[in-house]
Amino acid sequence: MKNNLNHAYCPAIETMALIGGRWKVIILHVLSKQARRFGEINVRVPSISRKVLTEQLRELEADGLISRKQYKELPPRVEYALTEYGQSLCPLLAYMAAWHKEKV
Amino acid sequence: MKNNLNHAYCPAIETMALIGGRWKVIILHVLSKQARRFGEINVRVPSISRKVLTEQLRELEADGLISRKQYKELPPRVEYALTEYGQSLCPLLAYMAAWHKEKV
DNA sequence: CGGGATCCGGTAAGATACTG
DNA sequence: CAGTATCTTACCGGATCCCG
Repeated sequence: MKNNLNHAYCPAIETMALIGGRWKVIILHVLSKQARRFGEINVRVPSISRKVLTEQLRELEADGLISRKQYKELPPRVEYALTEYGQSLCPLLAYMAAWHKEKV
Repeated sequence: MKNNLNHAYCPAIETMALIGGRWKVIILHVLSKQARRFGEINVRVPSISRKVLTEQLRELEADGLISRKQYKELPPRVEYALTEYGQSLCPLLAYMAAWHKEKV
């Protein structure tokens, strides 16, 4: 997400760039409880395709919010977990949840 | 009671549904300072087209976050402002901004 | 099992012209 | 000034097949 906000610089948009993806908040929510394998995330995020899940996970990893640990086994096993950086987002997600709960 | 094992309900995504639009956070940020006319918002969000700005404003209005006040003048004048509901989002936006600032 | 590669359709977004 | 209308383009996401 590019933002050449010469007139109105909005720092919150930087955060949105990290978590604004279509599925990212719910993925982070799933991983906030515990580390999960690819298939486990797939099951817990309804109606997301494997392709899109892969893309979102890659982006989250590139942004340093989650880590990917691959075990050289057969069948393959991959575990995703929040990094410390990603964990620091949890209060923000809780804030968002609380805001919605209070206001609706 | 629904069995939650197979999908994770994440209340934060309800909030994301309101502010997750491509330009919504910036628009809210602009309006958080003061009420603005259409053209003023357009100038402060440089790379947005009038069409898309219109769409985003309509959605924000439909969600009750902003109000639209039209003056029957020539030339026409329309002012957008945060509703009380929209203003209640400001601490969340500040939180998001603070998180990014601290973590980068 | 956890992807990658490819194709394909729907839709969001951009460009432009027009209007009350 | 504050939008519409229309067309075009870009991108997202789904479906399918394949691989280590």
